[in-house]
Amino acid sequence: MSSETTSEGTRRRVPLTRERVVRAAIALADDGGIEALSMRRLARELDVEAMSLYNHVENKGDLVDAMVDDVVSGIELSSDPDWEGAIRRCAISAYDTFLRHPWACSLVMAPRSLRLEENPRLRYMEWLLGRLAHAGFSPELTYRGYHALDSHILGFTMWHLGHSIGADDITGGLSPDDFIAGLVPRLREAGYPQLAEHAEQHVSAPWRESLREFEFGLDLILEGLKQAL
Amino acid sequence: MSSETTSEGTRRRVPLTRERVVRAAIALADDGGIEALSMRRLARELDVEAMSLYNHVENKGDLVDAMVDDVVSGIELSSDPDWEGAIRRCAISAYDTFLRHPWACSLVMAPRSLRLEENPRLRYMEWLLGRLAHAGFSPELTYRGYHALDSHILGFTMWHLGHSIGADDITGGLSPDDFIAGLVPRLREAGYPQLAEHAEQHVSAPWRESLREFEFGLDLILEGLKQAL
DNA sequence: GCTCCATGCTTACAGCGTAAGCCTATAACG
DNA sequence: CGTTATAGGCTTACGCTGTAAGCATGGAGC
Repeated sequence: MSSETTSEGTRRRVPLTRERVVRAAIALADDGGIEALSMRRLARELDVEAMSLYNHVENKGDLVDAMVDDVVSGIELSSDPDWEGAIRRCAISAYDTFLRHPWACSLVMAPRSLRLEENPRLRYMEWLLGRLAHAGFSPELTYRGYHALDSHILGFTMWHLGHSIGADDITGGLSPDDFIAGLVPRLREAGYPQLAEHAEQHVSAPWRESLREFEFGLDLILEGLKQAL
Repeated sequence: MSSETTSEGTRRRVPLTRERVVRAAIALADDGGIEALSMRRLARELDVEAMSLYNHVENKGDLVDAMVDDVVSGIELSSDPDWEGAIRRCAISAYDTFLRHPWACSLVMAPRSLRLEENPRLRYMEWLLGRLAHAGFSPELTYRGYHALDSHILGFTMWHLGHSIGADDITGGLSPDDFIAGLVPRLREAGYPQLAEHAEQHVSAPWRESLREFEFGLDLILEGLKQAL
């Protein structure tokens, strides 16, 4: 609640700021997905009218850009002299970050506006390219390596997010594991025996299995790069 | 144009069908992106009122599901006895398919509804799992291999789509190459020398370079799987 | 010829992003 | 202090969205 009533009945407002707006928008998107974010809903959350937001944000696109920047700026760009370890840490940090903000990954992959001014996404790209080039990779290998790494980081994360079923409107309130367990017999009788077994394996797989799969692919790329060096 | 005027001034309508609706929707999304698809716009395209579409489609979600099914059903599920070649062909076919329908990839990765009835996405999953299991992989390797392959196919494709700049509203009508070439000096003066060089390499890279990068990652996974077999 | 119903059309509602303009509390300044 | 400028709220309004509800009609089956 952003307003309070004083003894005289007047209101003392917590002033709206760009940062408050962006933070509230991120919170809204974190639980409810990006499609739950509307200017009117966000305004209601901040106890304000929709058009007031436009004093702090150019338009919705600008707001979303700011949200993405805030999330991406949390990705660790280590200065560890060991390039491989630094890149590994960065990749895992990005993976973790996007799992915490599932709406952000697709916006990073497919930005709807090109922004050349200082911003965390460009900083991240520059950092990764710089680490490769400075590690001694040729321009060609730097080019290929960057593509392989960035596509794996964002691609795998996006893939994992797409397959994770956190939304209650799908699971009907059940835990993901219970939900999948209930799916298995239905898949089998629908004529998808392989899929049914696969789903069964998902239930019995240890927690955070997916991080290991992320690292598996990551190390494959890093190993290939090291050999080429 | 779906209506014509006879000599008496009455109209002979080409009857609306689910297939016509879905095909028109795909065409609309193909040029203009999925956000250009609205029921009203689609109706206008078919020379009909928006609500008439609902005689052939339950709601917009149902329409989008049908669009995705149509696209995914075009992916080749080869019965080549050589499992590696078959999977390779399938992966490249999927990559090509999604490049032709850029809006479809993210919908396949992050479906907004769970559909257990017969549908092409499940058929594809079952096929891939079946090919691996039948090739002699253990349940564990089948599980891992499926994840590695599917995440690379969808993840890399999505990543590539996100970075491809076909939209005129970004390039301002320039060809992608000319646009990127114009970007290079701006990146350099904005303090991103590595990015500038990377962009330069993009311009001089041969056409369809990205397919080779897709295959590079794909073969890396297939090679790793073969060794584990 | 009569009935039924599939498939079209019309109207209406709530929600969306945001342009334009108004209102007021505070800051800046003579 | 009074005056004025401005920042940052609020209100109204427009054209867009998906779609619920109900009406109209043309052709099929009896």
